[in-house]
Amino acid sequence: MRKDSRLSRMLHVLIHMDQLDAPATSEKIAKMLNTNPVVVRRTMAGLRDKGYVTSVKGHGGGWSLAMALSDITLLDIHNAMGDSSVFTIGLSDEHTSCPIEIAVNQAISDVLIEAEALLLERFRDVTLDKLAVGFADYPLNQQTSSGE
Amino acid sequence: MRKDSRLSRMLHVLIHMDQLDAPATSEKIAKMLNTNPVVVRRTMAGLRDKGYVTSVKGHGGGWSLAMALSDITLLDIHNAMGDSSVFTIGLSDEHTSCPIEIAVNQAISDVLIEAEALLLERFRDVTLDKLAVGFADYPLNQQTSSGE
DNA sequence: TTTCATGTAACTTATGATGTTTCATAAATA
DNA sequence: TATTTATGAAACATCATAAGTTACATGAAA
Ligand code: FES
Ligand code: FES
Repeated sequence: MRKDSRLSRMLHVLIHMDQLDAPATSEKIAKMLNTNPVVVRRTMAGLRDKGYVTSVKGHGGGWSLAMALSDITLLDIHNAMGDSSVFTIGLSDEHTSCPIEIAVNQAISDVLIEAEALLLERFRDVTLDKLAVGFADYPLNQQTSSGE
Repeated sequence: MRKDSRLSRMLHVLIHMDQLDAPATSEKIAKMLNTNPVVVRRTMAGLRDKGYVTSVKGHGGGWSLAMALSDITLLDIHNAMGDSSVFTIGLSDEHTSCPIEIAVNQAISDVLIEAEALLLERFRDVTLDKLAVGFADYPLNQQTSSGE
């Protein structure tokens, strides 16, 4: 089942951005993530809409952090990615009036809801500055010829 | 992100099977799930490998429960589906030596592991007979012309 | 006015689950 | 023994959708 690594990638980007004095362009970020500038814009747009980053057009433009890392949590970024459920597990809906299907789905759903609640609670407890401690001077976009 | 409803579907099937006296054919189950007999065989094969169901070829053959519903848990069936992680969230691996990526992935991973542990624990607490109580006489493969 | 950047829409590609076809194998039945 | 009915398994096709790409408009700085 396909994985969504946007959360991981965006956290990584945001923390590196905190160490820069100039805005990071979509192209620069795209190279860092080994992807495409338009994909970066699409994903960063969600963060901008929530106020975590700002974007500036034109010469010298690009993306900048809009607040301190200590004011942003994993949950904030997770939520900004939109995109509903964190689980690959879904419910059947072939016989929505069958009491067995209903009972089965209810049981699964109960567990998913509880597990997701725990996950979100933990995400809320982690601010991004906690992930950056001790690495203040590590370079953004450390490209290696070996492809790292 | 795509959902995997095999767990829900198989639980539904198993509980209905418990109410039958004869084996259920792949074709019958496929109709119930609005899918293809080969898909059913593929999924049921995982359950057979773990000993929860048996399959019999030829005339009068098909699939049967190999043990009581009270001896099977949601976790058992979940595990029999194989297929690793329950989360749509993945980790980045573009810069595996970057301490920030490492710290980010570690933080996410810690949370996922804890949430998954809770989920598996809850799945282990639910035996299938608990989901069937009170519905003993509900018919398998209740086909409706309206498509239900 | 040229260059550099984001914004956005439309389109293409890649991936993986799901579905399908086909044939081999095995068991009951006539 | 021949026929019917079932699973087993491999090979292939389809579908959904996330990711990637192209193209062009917009806006800001030099
Ligand atoms: S990106 Fe964190 S270092 Fe290359
Ligand atoms: S299947 Fe549970 S009833 Fe049609």
